[in-house]
Amino acid sequence: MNAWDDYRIILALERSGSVRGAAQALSVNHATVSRRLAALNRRLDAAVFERIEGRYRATAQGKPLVAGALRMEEAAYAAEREMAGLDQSMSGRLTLSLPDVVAKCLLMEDLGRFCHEHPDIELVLHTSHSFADLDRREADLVLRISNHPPDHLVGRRLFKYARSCYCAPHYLANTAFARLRWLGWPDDADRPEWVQETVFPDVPVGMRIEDPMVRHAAALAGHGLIFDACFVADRAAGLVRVPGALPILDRDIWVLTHPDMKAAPKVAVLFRFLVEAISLKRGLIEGRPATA
Amino acid sequence: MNAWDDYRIILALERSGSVRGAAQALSVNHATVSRRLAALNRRLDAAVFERIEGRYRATAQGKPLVAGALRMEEAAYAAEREMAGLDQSMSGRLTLSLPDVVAKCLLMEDLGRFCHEHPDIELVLHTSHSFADLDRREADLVLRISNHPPDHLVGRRLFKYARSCYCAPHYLANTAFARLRWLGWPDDADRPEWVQETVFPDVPVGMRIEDPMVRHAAALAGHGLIFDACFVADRAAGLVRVPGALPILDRDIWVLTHPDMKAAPKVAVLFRFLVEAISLKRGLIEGRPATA
DNA sequence: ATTCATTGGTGCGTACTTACACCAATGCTT
DNA sequence: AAGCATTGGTGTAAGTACGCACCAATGAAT
Repeated sequence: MNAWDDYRIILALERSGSVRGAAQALSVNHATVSRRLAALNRRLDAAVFERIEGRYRATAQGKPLVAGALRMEEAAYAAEREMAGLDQSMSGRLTLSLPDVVAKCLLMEDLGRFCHEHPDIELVLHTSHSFADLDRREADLVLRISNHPPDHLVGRRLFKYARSCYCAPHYLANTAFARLRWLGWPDDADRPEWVQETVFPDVPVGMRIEDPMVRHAAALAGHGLIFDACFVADRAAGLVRVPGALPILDRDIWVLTHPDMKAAPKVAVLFRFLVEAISLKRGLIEGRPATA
Repeated sequence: MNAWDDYRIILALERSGSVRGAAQALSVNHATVSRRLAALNRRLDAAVFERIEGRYRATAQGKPLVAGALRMEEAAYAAEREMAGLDQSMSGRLTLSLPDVVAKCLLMEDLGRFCHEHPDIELVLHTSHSFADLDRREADLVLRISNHPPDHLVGRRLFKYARSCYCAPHYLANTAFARLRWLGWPDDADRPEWVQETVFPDVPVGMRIEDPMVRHAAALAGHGLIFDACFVADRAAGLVRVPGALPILDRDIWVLTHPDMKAAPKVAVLFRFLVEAISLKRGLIEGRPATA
């Protein structure tokens, strides 16, 4: 009876190359994968995988099973997507994938209001750093910041968001020009490209911090200049824009969903909500003074 | 973990329209199907099936799942076929589907010899009346008697098999012409088409018997004329060909396999064996006297 | 060379799923 | 209209599969 689930094990083994990795992907114990693979080999009277250089690889006979499992997975994901797209209810789970900074510093109040307006919808925020895969139903909608048009997703490109140069209020006055430093990213060069576009193209990178929030905190503590999103820094107490620094329009803001799910009322209502909420904050996002 | 197996339940429910029918198709208890369907609905937070006029039908939301399950099934069958086609061994299970009469009266000794020559091959004879579906791996090879070319199977058309008119030795001498009767099929008319081609086109059908072996026994018992395969009746003690009755060539004999499995040595060797064994009996099958 | 981490396999107790009942409800046949 | 067959649902006991251990083996890092 558990014949088709074996294909999931085959797929997980092929992808991870180890019994323990496959078990993790399937959220089961590695003993389960080990035993079920053994049972599968016994049932098929042939080895599906062989261990080569410490890695599980499909045998010649196993390869068709892997290919079949891939097609089954595709069919299963498509089926679940299409089913979700036909859901006419305004209740249940609804997942939005978006950059954590956007969630925290730009849309937190709006998302709270959305939950209040739709109390039966269980909104789930997915703020993993990697983009959610809507094909695999990791999310119903994504708010993506990118200059590349999305593969096959549908939705709207809104406008570009702006970044500019910020620092703690007295950092510039208290620091000799030669000791000025940028707060950069771990893989930045001494004078990366983005520095060239700022008002301090000759200041080198000092501390390199991956996490945006930590980089932000470092700037607050007066440890350097930060090139940060205006919607974050302009509203942050304890940071001022460097005099003369203009907002630099960077990547586009996209609100996207999968074509299969566009028609679902739940998805559509959050889509419109996000577009409106973001559009209302266009001035802030593009780094224009709120008084203008 | 048993996520993909639910698609098997969906498919079985869609096809049979009842919980008990689906359970039978899956070889499980109907309570299992009932509970797993309930669990699935709970997990998806939506009904996949609804009962309309006493029959389970997929709901609007369920239809994509059924479509997905169909594609998954197709992928699973294709994967297993391709894997079986790569099997290089000369051992293990090998299934041949063929008409029971052919197995019993024509190839029984040959098939026994095949098993003797290949002791590690577990030959399985599949003599269901309906054609085995090679796509679904119900058999590795089929011996089919038909005038229609096979859909997408590959193999060889050999030659037509012959039928002629037989009866018990003294049936004709002991029966008045007006009381002669054909032994026919249940759905035969009084004077069906096939009677017209015989030497007794004006003799009506008497007893109507579905099973070929039983019809054969009825002829042996002197209950009528029988229009039977020459390879059956010519070798049967107790039946004689009606004087003047010629063999009538009927449908073609095909030996077929699935393209995916043609290359497997096990399949190829049985294929060649069958072609040779049948060809050696061409005279018998075409109803020509053995002395010619 | 030694230590350490990671791998896959196996015994064991538990928890879950299943089959076997029996049940009420519905539809078909007589 | 009444009897019968078939349907889907549920309680219970048995069987199976699972997770948690612990194990030896292998490879990586110091």
